[in-house]
Amino acid sequence: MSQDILLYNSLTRKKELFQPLHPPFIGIYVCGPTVYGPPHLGHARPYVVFDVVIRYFEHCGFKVRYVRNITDVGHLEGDCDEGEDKILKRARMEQVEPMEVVQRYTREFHAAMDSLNVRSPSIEPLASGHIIEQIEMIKKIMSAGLAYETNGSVYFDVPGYAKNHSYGKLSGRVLDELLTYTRELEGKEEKRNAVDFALWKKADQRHLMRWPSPWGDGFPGWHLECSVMSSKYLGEPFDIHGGGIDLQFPHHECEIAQSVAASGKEPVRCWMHNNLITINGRKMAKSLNNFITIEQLFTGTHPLLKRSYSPMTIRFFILQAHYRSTLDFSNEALEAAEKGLQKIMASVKNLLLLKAGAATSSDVKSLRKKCYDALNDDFNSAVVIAHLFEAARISNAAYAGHETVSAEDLEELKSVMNLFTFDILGLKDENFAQGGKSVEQLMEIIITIRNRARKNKDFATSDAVRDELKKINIQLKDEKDGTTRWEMG
RNA sequence: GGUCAGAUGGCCGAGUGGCUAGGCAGAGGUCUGCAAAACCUCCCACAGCGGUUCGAAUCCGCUUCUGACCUCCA
Repeated sequence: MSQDILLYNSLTRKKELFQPLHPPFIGIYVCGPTVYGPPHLGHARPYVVFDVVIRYFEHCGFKVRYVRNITDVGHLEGDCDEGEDKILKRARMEQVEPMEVVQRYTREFHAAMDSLNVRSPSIEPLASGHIIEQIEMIKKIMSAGLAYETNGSVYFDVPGYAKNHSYGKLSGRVLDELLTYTRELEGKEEKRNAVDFALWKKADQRHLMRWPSPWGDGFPGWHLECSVMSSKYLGEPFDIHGGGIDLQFPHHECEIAQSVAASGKEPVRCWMHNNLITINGRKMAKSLNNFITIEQLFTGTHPLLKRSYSPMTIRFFILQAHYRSTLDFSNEALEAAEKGLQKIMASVKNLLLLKAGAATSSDVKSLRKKCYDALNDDFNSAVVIAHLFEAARISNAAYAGHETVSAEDLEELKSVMNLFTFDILGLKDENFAQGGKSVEQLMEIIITIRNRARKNKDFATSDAVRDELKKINIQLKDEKDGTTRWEMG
């Protein structure tokens, strides 16, 4: 199933035909979370987006190696010597070991990803497990003459690198402007230039997360782990590097510089950056303290939440926007997503009950191609969903008797719905999952009794049954033919 | 201050030169004992001002506003 996929490359600022370096294999690296706090809505976006990217690549027949790291070494809070390791800070706050913080939030992150139906990456490397490789990379950069040591810390020489290479090409920075406007921070005396960045930081005596190195005890710099782990598992260069747009500078720019300095090779063919989730017009971020955790969304326990929202509502909400647009959080938007998702799920069930007619009265045949076209155009999941709504409309209209669908087209409709809704967009029917066999049998009994009451015009009883069930999230639907269907949710 | 993105109907959100995006909300109708759901119909927007063009939400210029990045961040 080969497709011509256009991908927007941040490096060239245009859409390019995606061609893997070594077909049918694809190597993709996505920046993972720093595990120093509970995962929030902002984290959900890149991982949901890239989950769909990978599902689609695999559907198209590619063999994907997907690497997504866990940052667990703790980077400095500020760009200065007095900066405190953020994992360490959290650990002190909670009176626990740093490793405990790391493991707890890693587990929370995994649980959140599972609930959102985000599949695990092929490899999930830890920064702390690659200290030796990071030290080796620093040595290479030093022998290339592009890093220097000061007081047990090692810094990357950005102006030196920029003499022969383009520093800023990914993010559109101009070095001279950076040199003029980069904020002056305390502790800069160790650096030759404000734009230089740390490859290795000396650990002071209180610092618990520390490793021995040729320059003394310390810990690796902020950008190094991604360069090291991506090249280790995917080679150099590899196909796609993804992450949030807020990482484009300086993080990804520095990754390029490090790799080029160490190996002389351009590390990445295509850079993909997802845009951010905003709340009241501002980006949702830990640093702005305006985030809603994924757990809070599921339970509705946050002052800004009117109620709880299910995991698939969150996933659908994210996929209803194109990944390069900002996506604004609001209760109204989430409620709309929930309704829309329910509509699609209900139509999938209708499809199973639908009887084929002689001919098809709507355009079913073009749906599949339209969905492929949308995905091939830089993963436009929003447009795919619009087409799924059209499929839902046809399905429901046929169920209501307003349209007919031939046997062949009915199979096509089912196939398209299943493929794009479940396999590629990775949505799940949450309601269906809740009812077991015995629940179905119980419902059958309840419905039979209620219908007996309705037959006797005992509507007080029949309505009471329906209302009570509604309270525990079970919806009864009386059909024209006298049967009653039920749904959870 | 610099760089880069945006500004789409009540809300969310696609769309880069001509053809209905879509969803949610709202109005009317069909169906129903009543509901819910569903279906049908309606609501036809593109920040402002110029320009290019037979034709612009879409291209160009200016203005206003917003955001991201320039410090950790998905």
